[in-house]
Formats: sequence, structure tokens, C-alpha cells
Amino acid sequence: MGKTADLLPGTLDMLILKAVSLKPLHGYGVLLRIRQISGEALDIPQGSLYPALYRLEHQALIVAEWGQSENNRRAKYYDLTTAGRRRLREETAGWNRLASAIAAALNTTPEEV
Amino acid sequence: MGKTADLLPGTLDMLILKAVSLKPLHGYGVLLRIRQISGEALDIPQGSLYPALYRLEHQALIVAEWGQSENNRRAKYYDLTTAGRRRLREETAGWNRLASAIAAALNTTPEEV
DNA sequence: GTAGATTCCTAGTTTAGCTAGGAGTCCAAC
DNA sequence: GTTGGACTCCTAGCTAAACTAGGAATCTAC
Repeated sequence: MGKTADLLPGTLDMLILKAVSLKPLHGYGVLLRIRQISGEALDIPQGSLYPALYRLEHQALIVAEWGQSENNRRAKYYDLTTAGRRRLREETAGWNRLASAIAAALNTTPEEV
Repeated sequence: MGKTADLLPGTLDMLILKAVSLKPLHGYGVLLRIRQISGEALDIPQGSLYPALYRLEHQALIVAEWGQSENNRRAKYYDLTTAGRRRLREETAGWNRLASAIAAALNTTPEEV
């Protein structure tokens, strides 16, 4: 019911890993980056983002380091680990498989059953 | 970690509505149909399916009627309601929007940021 | 000075999907 | 004739992801 598009559950971790893989980012930057690279279609709530970052860090898929943002505020920068890079590849592959399976299912016409 | 492909969360209801929209089916048949029209890629566990059918029925998106299966066993047949048809259209549109947004995000290259 | 954007965070709720069962029927194979 | 497997229904209970709804501090612009 929200005005902003909901996320497809199960894709948030992948999107975060992807965003960070393009260039290390602080949390808020991940938000903006995902918005940008999705063509403004995806708008992650902060209450989803920060717990997700925590999860990913504790799975050692990303590493955090405190620094300064471009606006001179304190910010926690995240970068991918090797495991994170591998995970991103796996999740992307899984996404492609599932998305085509769903697309195939949705394209089925009654005549084909 | 299961050997069978997991589902993308948030797509099960849509898939069920789609399956039933092709032709009224009993629950177990929905299982088989989704497997079929997804090219054997999606395998819904029964513990996901039956609660989902219950949900959809109680949202009046599908209606149930007891009957006989082709194998002469008792079976509960489901058919779409008008609201169910509308919902299927909405969910399909939402899926298309989100899937292309995610595809766009995943296709972004570091040079483009 | 105050509003809005930037940046971080948590508590608590909801709910979907899963695992792990149970139960009955019918058919084919041995 | 009985056993195994496919068919068909179902529930209880767990987990984990995502959300709502906050709180807080800093910096810039009006």
C-alpha cells in the first residue's frame, strides 16, 4: 500500500552486495545507489537496510570501516570481502534462474496446459 | 541448502493464482502445474502450498469445491474469483516492474556509477 | 533558527515460507 | 497379499526477513 515500490523479498542482500561491489559505500549511500541503479524504482527503507548490513557484516560478506563522508559527516564504509564477491555471483545466478522460471510460468497460456 | 530450488519469496501467491487461472486445479495439481510451467525449476513444498491456498481462499481470491480427481480420489478444486483475476493482474504488473528494476541494477557496471 | 537532508541506529511486530510431521487412498510390483 | 510409491489432504511450530515507528546527531540553506 505504500507509495514507494516494495522490494521483492529475498533480493535485498543481493542488491546491497551489488551496490557495494560497484564502489565501497556507506549505508546511506547504499540506499541512494540502489535507488539510482534501479532507475528510482527501488526505495529501501532504512529499517530494512541497516539490519541487512549488520547481517551481511556478521556473515563476513562485507567489512565496515568508519570514515568521513563527502559531506564531512561520520560514515561507516562497507566493502565486499572475497566471500561477498562469491556470494554476489551465486545470488545473481540464482536470481537469473528463478526469474526466468517465473517469467516462463507467467507467460504460459491456457492453450499450453 | 536444499537440493530443490527455493522460491523467490513474495511470488508464491502470484504463481498459484496463475496456475489456477489456466484451469481450475486441486491443491496437489497446483504443485504439479507450477513445476511444469516453470520448466521443472520451481518445486513448492506442501508446507508452503496449503497454507498459501488457505490464505488466498480467505482473501476471496480463489474459491474451493470438493470433487473427484482424475485418479478417483477426493480432491479440493480451486478456481479464481473476479478479485483473484484482478489480483493476478496486479501482481504480475508489480513483478514485471520489480524484476526489470532488479535486472537494471544487476546490469550496472562500475563505470556507470 | 529552523527545516530538511544526511547519517547512524534499535525495538518490536508481522508474516511468509519452511521443516517435519500425520493420515488416508489407490495402483503396481513382487 | 503386502509393500512401496504416488496421490491428496492437513497442521504445528520455527525461523528469518522485512517492515513500522521511532530516536538522535550534524550540516547547509533559507
